Amino acid sequence: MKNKSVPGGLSGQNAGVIKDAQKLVASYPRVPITVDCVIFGFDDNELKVLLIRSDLEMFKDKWSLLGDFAMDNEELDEAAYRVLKERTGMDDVYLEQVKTFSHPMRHPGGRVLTVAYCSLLNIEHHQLKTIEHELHWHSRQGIKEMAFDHKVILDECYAWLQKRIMEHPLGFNLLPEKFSLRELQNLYEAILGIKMDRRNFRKKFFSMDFLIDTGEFEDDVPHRPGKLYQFNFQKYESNKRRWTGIDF
Amino acid sequence: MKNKSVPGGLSGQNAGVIKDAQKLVASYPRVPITVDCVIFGFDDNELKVLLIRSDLEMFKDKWSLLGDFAMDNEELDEAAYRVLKERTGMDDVYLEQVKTFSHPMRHPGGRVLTVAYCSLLNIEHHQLKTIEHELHWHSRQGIKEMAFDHKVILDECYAWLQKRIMEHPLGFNLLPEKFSLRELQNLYEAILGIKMDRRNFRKKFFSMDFLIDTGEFEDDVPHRPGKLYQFNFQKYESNKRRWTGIDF
DNA sequence: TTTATTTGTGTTATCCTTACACAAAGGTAA
DNA sequence: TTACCTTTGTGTAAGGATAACACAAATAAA
Repeated sequence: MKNKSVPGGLSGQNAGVIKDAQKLVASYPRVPITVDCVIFGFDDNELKVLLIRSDLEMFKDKWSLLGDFAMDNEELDEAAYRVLKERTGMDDVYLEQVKTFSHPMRHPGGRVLTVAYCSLLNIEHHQLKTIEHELHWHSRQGIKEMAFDHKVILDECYAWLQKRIMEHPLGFNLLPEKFSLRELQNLYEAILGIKMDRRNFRKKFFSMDFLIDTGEFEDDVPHRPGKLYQFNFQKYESNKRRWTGIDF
Repeated sequence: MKNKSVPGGLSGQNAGVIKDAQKLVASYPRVPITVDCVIFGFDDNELKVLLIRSDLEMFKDKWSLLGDFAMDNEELDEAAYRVLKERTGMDDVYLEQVKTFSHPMRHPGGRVLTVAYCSLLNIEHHQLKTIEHELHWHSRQGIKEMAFDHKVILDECYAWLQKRIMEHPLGFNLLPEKFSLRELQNLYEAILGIKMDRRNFRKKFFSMDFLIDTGEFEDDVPHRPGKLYQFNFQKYESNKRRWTGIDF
């Protein structure tokens, strides 16, 4: 079962030492690599995901994540940013690697390894070219079947987001620059799937000290308008609270 | 300003549909893939990492993580378990995928993508074959330089462990089956790099309800012996506490 | 038998979380 | 213009978790 049988590898000896790294690497099996981006947006008080129709005929009735293969000498983070840029035109989005999926049968054309990225963007900031591949926002809740193993990937990224949004203020990436506290709470409630107490929610966010009061107010609401805030990313970065306590 | 999401079905054209999935995949660039395991152990009140001497001549003075390339049609989790089994003889260890590293220059022999796995094992359970490649436990704190980008990988896995151990009782995988509360606290203190209050630590762990009192006591300690406990993994799994509250 | 070391235990003060109600602002409809 | 509806903005009290802290009992070693 073992590939290398190198007797005695002690520092003084040369037995089994490999001189030609290129040759070594050339002997490895090679696998096609893709990145798949799970692009979340928030609109109409719902968490949305950006999907396209699959290229493949066998998946022609299914929706698919935005992906592409990694080019030669392209780091995967770069590849993910490239996909985002190509599809949405945006390059200032939040992006993070989530997990690598490697089931040998996950792609019908043979083994393809994919690295899933999660990205968050503000829907209002961009008009999609929806004609190409029928690029559309879908309500996360409504998505049932997808091409490949993309439903599994989506679900893992959603779970990742739920967790991450409680530890870091990622949610702000999904909101417009200026937002009301109600919008912020709606976002949290939509992502976590729970209701929260309005007063305690406010208290919590004000006690962290990175909401900037813009002095402006909501417009076009059929009730008392709320104040608009901005998120102070810098202040958050410098003040990150050290956390203690065991959580299980 | 609202982007509409589409309901379930696909409408529209067939342009650009690909029929031959195999041909599509064959056209992708291919990359050699490895898994690298960061194997943590706990001994002598220190967090240890299992390392070998690199195969490559250019790294002959450096230590390296335990890795191997992924075989054809082998899922990466499998590959990681295989590496563990081959190197330590164990197959009942804790193992989790942490992150994928893809910098094009990370391997001197050309592009190699690696998926890092973190694994935790109880040092006492296994006698290593230390001759082969000078397999040895190293104190995490003492490790400075490593082959490839393995120091970066190690540091990321350590950060991952620090975080994970606060959210899930992974630490128990590093301890012998029966352990004293002092040993448990030493483990936490070593991994987190902090001192904890002994009484509060006890209170915390007793209040979670999954320490089984074995009725046995420590032996061969030059002071009052402590009780020995076992961890009830099943009880933990069924009682996982639902967590609330925003943490940043 | 004395000494040194470590175990095992409880209380209080502080902080954080939760639950909960009412007046003021603005829009809408009569 | 007024009455009504909806949503904003605010404080407090109870309960639970965390953090700080000291002393008696058990054992081995001297």
